[in-house]
Formats: sequence, structure tokens, C-alpha cells
Amino acid sequence: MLTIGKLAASCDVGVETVRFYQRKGLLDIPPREGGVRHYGNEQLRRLQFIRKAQAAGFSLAEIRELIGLDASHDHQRARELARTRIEALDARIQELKQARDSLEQLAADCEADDSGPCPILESFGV
Amino acid sequence: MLTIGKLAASCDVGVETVRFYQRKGLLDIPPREGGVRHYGNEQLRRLQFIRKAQAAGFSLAEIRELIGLDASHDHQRARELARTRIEALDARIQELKQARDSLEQLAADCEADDSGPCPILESFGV
DNA sequence: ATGAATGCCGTACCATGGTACGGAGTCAAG
DNA sequence: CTTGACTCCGTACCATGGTACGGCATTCAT
Repeated sequence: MLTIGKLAASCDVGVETVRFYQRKGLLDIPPREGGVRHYGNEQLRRLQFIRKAQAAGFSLAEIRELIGLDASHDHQRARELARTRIEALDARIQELKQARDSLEQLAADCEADDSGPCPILESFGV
Repeated sequence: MLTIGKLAASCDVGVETVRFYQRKGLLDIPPREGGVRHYGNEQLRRLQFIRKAQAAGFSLAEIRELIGLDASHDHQRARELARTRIEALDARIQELKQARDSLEQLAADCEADDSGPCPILESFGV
């Protein structure tokens, strides 16, 4: 059994972040045991879940839904959410790649010719 | 010469967004010409610049610096900013790719076996 | 048993990138 | 010469994901 501080530390988040997740309904608030609340394995795994899902790019709202699926055992819906997220990730990756490559090209052009206007700034239309 | 509404429309942003960029120091506020302000090519190109640089992943704060470089003709610094941005983009792309691939794997596992616990939710530790 | 460290709770605040609103002024067409 | 669209300006508000603060209660180590 952990106090909020130990729980937070064990997942490398701040105490205030745990409290924030509680307010957002992502973490249950256990009953007090004489003034102080104690957190068990359920809560610990839940917090780990939140952080891992966040790393996978899910928003807190989506994570709340994923948590709900745990109760309903709705694989179908979980796959849907995963597929949707994969598509969003693919789209975002493409955008970033494009931005990266054009920036790379511009920096190379700029490196190659130090006279005249800067290609990087030029390309943005300044 | 454009009014704020025409300027905004020509870059497909809202009037309020233009005013927001003005407040942030990204766009100059032209003198009034009898009550109303009029915007010329300078402002139009500036606004286009902001949108393009945004698409390349620069924050508004970085864009403000890029605009400053235009005045100083500091290619060196422009390249530095571009390189830094490329590195940040690379790092972010790697993160997203990893998230994407693990999610893909999980969805496939989930698809393959509809009985038992959902691999997607399991993997996050629920 | 006492004092520092935690916990609890409400509330306010932060950055980022906008969006909305209300009242007054201005401008152009009918 | 009025009506309707647009502009100006300040200010408030939005979502997202937290972070901080202050006052009081509790708990742990010495």
C-alpha cells in the first residue's frame, strides 16, 4: 500500500499530476484510512497504464475511454481506437517528415550559398 | 491594400487570429487610414510566412525569432534554428513511429485472438 | 512527544494557440 | 441618409496537460 507520494514517485510523475488525473476521472480516489488515502496495485497499474497510453499518443480523454473498455471487455472497440490512433499517428508522421525534409533541403541550400538572401527565410515568403 | 478581413481570408485564417498574431508581435499593426487599418504586400507575405513556418513545426516564439533574422540577414542563426528544428522533428518522428508500430502489433495480436484478455489493454498494464 | 515531512483539498495559475463577445466607430451601396 | 457589413479594441474565455500555493491534518523519525 502506497501513499500518493510513493505512487507518484514510482511512476515518475508529480503528486499534483496524480491529483489531476483523479480530478479527470482517470484514477479512482481510494477511501481514507484514518486521514490518509492508500493506493494499491490496482491504482499503480492504472497509473502505469495512463503513462504508457500517453506515450502511444492517446489523449487523456481517449485514455479514459480505454479504461472503460477494460470493464466491458470490448476488444472490438479497443481495436477501433487503436486503428484510429494508428491512422492519426501515420498522418502526423507524414506531416512531420515532410516538414523535416523541406527544412533539411533549405538548410543545405543555405549552407551552400552564403551570399544573397537566406533560402530558409525566403522559402517561407519573407 | 487589404482590410483585416480580406487579409485573413487570403491566408485562410480568422480575423481574430490575425489580431492574435499582432498582439504577439508577429505582425505589425499598420497606421489607420481614417478609422480603418489597411494591409499591404509586406503584411500579406508576413502572414503567409507565419503559416508556412508553423507548418514546418516552428512555434510562434521561434517564428518571431525567424522574422527577426530577416532584418539581420543572419544565415548562420537561421541554419542553427533549422538544424535544431530538424533534430526535434527527427526525435518526435521516432517516438511516434515507435508508438505506431507497437500499437499496430497489439491490434494485430488482438485481432488474432478474440478470447482472453485484450492485448492492447493488457500491454498498457490494465 | 515534538517537529519536519507528507497528505488533503480547494483554488488559482501556467503555456500554447487560438476563439468569442460587446459596444462603438466607419464605410459603401441602395 | 440609413442600413448592414465590416472594423476596432479590450477583455474574457476555450482546450490540453499540467503546476503551484496556502492552510490545516496527519504521520514518521528521533
